[in-house]
Amino acid sequence: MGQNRIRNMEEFAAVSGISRPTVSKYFHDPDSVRASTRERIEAALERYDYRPNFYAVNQNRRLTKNVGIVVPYLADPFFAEIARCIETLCYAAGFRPILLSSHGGQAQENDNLDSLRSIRPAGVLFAPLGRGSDRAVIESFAAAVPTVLFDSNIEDVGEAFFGLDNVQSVGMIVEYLCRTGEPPAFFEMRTPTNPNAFKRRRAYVEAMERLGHAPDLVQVEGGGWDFEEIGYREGMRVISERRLSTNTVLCSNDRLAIGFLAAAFDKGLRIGRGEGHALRVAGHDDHPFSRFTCPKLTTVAQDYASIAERSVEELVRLVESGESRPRRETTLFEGKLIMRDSA
Amino acid sequence: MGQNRIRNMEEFAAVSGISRPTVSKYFHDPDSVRASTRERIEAALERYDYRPNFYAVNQNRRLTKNVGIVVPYLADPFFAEIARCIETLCYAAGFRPILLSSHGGQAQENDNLDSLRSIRPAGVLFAPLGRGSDRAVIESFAAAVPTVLFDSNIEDVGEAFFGLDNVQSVGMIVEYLCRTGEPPAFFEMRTPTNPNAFKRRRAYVEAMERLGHAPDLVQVEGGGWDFEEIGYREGMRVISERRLSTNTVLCSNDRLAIGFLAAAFDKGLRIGRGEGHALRVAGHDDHPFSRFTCPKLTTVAQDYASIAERSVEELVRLVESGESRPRRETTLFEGKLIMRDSA
DNA sequence: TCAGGAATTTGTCGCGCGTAAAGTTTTTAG
DNA sequence: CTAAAAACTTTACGCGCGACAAATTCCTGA
Repeated sequence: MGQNRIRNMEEFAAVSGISRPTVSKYFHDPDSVRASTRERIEAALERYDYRPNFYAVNQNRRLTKNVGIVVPYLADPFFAEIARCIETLCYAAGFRPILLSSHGGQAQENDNLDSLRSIRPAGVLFAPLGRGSDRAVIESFAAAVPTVLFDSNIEDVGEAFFGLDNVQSVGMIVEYLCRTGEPPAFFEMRTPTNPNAFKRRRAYVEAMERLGHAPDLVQVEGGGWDFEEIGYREGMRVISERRLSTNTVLCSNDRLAIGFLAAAFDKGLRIGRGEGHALRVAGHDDHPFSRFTCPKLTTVAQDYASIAERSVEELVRLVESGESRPRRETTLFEGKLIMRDSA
Repeated sequence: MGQNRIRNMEEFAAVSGISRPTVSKYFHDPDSVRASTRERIEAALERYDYRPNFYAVNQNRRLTKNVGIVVPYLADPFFAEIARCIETLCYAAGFRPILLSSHGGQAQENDNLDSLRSIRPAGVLFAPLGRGSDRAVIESFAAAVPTVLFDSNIEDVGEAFFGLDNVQSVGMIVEYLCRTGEPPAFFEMRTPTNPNAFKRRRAYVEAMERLGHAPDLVQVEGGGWDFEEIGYREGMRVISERRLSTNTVLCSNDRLAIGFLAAAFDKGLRIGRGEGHALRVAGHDDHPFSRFTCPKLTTVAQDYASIAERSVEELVRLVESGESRPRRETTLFEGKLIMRDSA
């Protein structure tokens, strides 16, 4: 049999009885060749498992079919989940996703962009570290590569942004908490590392003032991305030192809340609403694990699927039209209140 | 100034006053050129930020500097964490890691290997789906690309395997549970999707028999990778239907345990050891979140760091020596009992 | 100071494919 | 049935770099 391996497109074109340029055209877009030609190529493809050399292809293409996906911290299930959605969508759209995590550090984020640039991707879906990002680097990157930001916005960078409307979402849960009990204190890191923290802090303050309450920021120490650990350790401290002037705590994100819940449990505080409960605790993000805390965490759900979908859609449009938007578009999705048992 | 962009190595060699082949040699290994030459190149490098074209480099190199990392499900924090370790180590060893998740499916796993093959990586670190893998595909892949398996072993495939000694780890926690209270039932999925489940089931049965107890397998329904959900839903059912003939439950992995804990909480069962507790629950893996369950989960810790380190070490050795091992090596790491509050 | 080896330069080829132009065949429309 | 359009083939070039051989320059040590 013709079990002699095919070495390159030349040889494959020979055994399929089609010229090399046409075969090349086929691999670029199977629908661009006549049906009869397509069939002959695909017949050959079954007999000899040939695939164009990845490097040779991309060296010469004006534009590759690669898209980069950069998230700030992949070991955070929130980002893992949204990355999974985006990856799948890119794949379905005919692109090859390349997933990179910044591991929570600016150096790695810059490295990631650098790596991506040398790969000449068709476009990039980018969730920056936010406060921890190097704006100059990102700006210069976005100027060279079609970039769509998600999750964390950096003003005027990239072609578009898709993310949560923190003002709406935080406002909503603050309102809910005020309506159903004591106004919440806001539990957060003093110098937060996660992207949306400042927006949420501001949204909390505004919402409280609008409702006629004095904001109560409980700002704890700690850095890095071990939010549960910080929530637990500082939660223990806050409870011990009786720093809470209210029985309701809104955490800046679910991971802090998970840690705080663990601390409350250790301190023997019953969490929940209604009779016999000492404390209400709410979070933010609808983290994949917040359905399994004890008690289940009341929180605000981000619409993962929509954010992923619209981001990819926009990038694909951008890449395929070849032109950038006339005006940068910012799309904010509303959060959804997820009432569970903790508040 | 010479702000005119450098287009290729030729031009860069010109502005740095060094010949192109020597520049090429420098990029391949900076220490392979004379110090004075290195300095001149690096001086030029600061003035003109040139980088060799990724695709052109890899097209011609016998061996690329890319290594693939494939995990079964990246949205599982366990794999996210170990992937993070491995990524960092590869990076430090001078390789470019390419992280791929199989998203829990065989088709995606095969696709991933296919993608990797077309990238001609120097080597691959691969945690297969296990039972869900397509052995033929993986075998043929490992025959073509230096492959080190981790987490989940497939007999006789790849150059080496690094993972947990399930017999030891499960034996240890079974022994601990028996010594300190009633012998445990084993809570697991009837047809598990996660890789090490069968080994753990067998290890449990063996340990129980060795200790003179009748094994008690609580096998619940459910598929996919939503282990917490399954643990919760089936935990509710098991508790409601009083299917437990003991007050001690060992879960096949921490994620199931997290779900089970949530169910027990909902049912008003106090989890923990000693007076006033209705049930002891233990897990397995020391999942990143098991420190923050209520109560904190007693479990067996896998030595993430060592598994990652040794796997990468072995792959680097393999790649740099250019030869495959005379004999496939299987290295099992001992689990460590992590005593917390749940059992 | 000089030999000899190491480092470098020069020149040249090849990798596998994209791409373009010009000529040929096939298909489609009138 | 014919002419135009579409698809294909042939031919040829270029991408940016790795790899190699031969010639040259540099550095080391006695």
